[in-house]
Amino acid sequence: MARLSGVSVATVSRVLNDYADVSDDTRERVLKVARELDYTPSAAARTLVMQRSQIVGVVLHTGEGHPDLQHPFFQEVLVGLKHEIGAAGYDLLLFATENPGNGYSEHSYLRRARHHRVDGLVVMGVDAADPEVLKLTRSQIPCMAVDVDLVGRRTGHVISDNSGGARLAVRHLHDRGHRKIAIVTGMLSTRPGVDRLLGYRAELEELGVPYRDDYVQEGDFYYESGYEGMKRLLSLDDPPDAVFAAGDLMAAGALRAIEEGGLNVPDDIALVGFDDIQLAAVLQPSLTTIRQDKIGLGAAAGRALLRMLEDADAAPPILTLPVDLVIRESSSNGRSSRRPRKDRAQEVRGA
Amino acid sequence: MARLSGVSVATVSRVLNDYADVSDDTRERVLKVARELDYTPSAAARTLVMQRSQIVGVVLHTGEGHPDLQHPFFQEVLVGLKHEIGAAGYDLLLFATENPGNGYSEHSYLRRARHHRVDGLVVMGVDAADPEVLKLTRSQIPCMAVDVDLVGRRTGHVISDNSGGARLAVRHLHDRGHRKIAIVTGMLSTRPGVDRLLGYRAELEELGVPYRDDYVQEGDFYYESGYEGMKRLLSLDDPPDAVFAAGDLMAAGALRAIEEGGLNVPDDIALVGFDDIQLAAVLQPSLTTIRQDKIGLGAAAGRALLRMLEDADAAPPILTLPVDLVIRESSSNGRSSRRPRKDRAQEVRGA
DNA sequence: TTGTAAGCGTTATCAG
DNA sequence: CTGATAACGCTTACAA
Repeated sequence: MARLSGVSVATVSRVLNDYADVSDDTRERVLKVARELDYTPSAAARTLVMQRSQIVGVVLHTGEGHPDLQHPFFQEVLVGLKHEIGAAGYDLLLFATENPGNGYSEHSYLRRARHHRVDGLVVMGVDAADPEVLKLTRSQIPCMAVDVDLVGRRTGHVISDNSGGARLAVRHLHDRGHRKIAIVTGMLSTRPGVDRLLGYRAELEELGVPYRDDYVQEGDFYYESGYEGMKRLLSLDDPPDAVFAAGDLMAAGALRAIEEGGLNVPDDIALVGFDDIQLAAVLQPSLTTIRQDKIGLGAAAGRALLRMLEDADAAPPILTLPVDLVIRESSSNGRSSRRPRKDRAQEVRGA
Repeated sequence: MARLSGVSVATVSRVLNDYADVSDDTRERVLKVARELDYTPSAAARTLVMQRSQIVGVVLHTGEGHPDLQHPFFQEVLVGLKHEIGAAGYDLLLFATENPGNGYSEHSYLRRARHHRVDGLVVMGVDAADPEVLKLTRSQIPCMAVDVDLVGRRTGHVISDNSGGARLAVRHLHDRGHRKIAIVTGMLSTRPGVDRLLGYRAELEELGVPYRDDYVQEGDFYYESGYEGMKRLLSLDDPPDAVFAAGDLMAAGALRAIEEGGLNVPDDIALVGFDDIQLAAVLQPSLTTIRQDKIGLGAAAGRALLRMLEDADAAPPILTLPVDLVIRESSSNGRSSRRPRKDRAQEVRGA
């Protein structure tokens, strides 16, 4: 150990922790040896005595069914989070094992958190109704959820302005002259799913456009459900001339359904998505969508958590991040359409 | 502590670690109390005494320039890794902080690893030439790289069969009757970038198709470079009738360039990508591509690492995972094209 | 079968 | 300014 360099362990500790009461002389000496040995203190020992780990736990439920981590969303959230808390000297622990410590009992986020003595927690992709999640929100551990509306004495959350975004989308379509505006919703068991539907309804009402039950198709945020939902919309007696898909993946599915039906986007049916995943810009026609600031969500969660860590009395915040309307080709009334898609559509139908 | 339940700390330890020499009676008693207290042993204390942490470190370079984590690739690798090592009772530590312990000196992956006493390391998105990475491969810590060809006494890597995949792509285009096959390469500073180019050349040679310098456009794996590269190819006196883009994102860019040029995919120019990211299936026309088993890469890295952890003499493996050709619309000679794209293209050109 | 005690690498308290 | 020394919560000989 570095303490084999002339001084006591206590002094080494003092030097490495930048305490004032060390002579410049010894300080230099210790630092020199430390550098030569490429020495680093043991996080474990420190955690043990300090009762804090400088580690933030991350719960990222990766279910088998719809592997949530596969959703392009969380990746970016993680980047923002990592950047923010990394700058403050924290590392991220991604809970992976199902039986932390020794598996003498069932899976438990809370127990895992205590096992590693994480200072705080960020959770995403979990089901708000999961009893294990509830145990977490009732615990003492500072906790920030992303995209799930968890609350508790020490837990808050960050979420995008989903209903506001939906309203933006609907208003945009209305501005473009559309009046028959349908929606393919996300999973209605999730907060974003519900809020986007609510925003859709609220904006229709404000615009004085009558709400129609048959214009609401329930999806699950994934491609296939967008495709199916759109098929159903197309088979209506009075199909819509605009569709708000509550997720870009579903919008992509809807797009395919529309084109398979021999119709054209945006000329026959305008389309707006939600999220602005990479896909949106690259699709043809490129997708008008509501951009979520995914990195911002992660960063906000990180900042909020840091604040709670340094001030035990800080109230856990509930943050809503603004979203932006990103106008691309799928809603642009042929204005920026580079090719005469309308002609093609007519021709196809005539064939 | 659970030890306030009648027995000594040693006995508690014995019970929780499933030692044989404990009477059924006391074992029951201890377990009962542990469950009641929702007790979990301290990872820090254990790490300290055992000199192992049951933690695998993850180095995921998230540069500012091209935020690599943003590449849809690593997310899935992480899922595979997490699943594999989680099942073996390990958790993942995502290195985030730039100054672990106390920042008395520069950033160093190795030091961070020792700081947390991680049992092994998985690295991705790093530059193989980075001196810090070299320090890692020269160290004693078991290490598996993903998609970078690192080697060392205790470090190996997992990588897809990039050259084989490129050959598959070229052969497929050749089978379809194409002879003027161009390539937009990835970054030639990376192993996958180079190998895909090498595979392209090797297969051309084997097929007896002469290699042409002007059919090689250097890209960087991202959309824009695919677009630019394709523009250059289109401006050639004798443009290609097929293009292998060494990444799906670049293929998407190429697709846009082709359609902007009034040409049609696949009828005028066939297109094959690489990676099979989510985008590929959703693009219109959907993209023929070489599928990498991203989850498999993560899982293989995890398994290999676990083996190295349990057997200190195990040689660090160098694994090459097979890839698949996924045939979709972008190379299908109109066969499965759902719409008369050819007509449209002609019409546009005539306009 | 169980308890006692040493030691893992730190920080913090208290003398000197 | 610096050095002993007692925790921190565990595992593991060694005793009993």
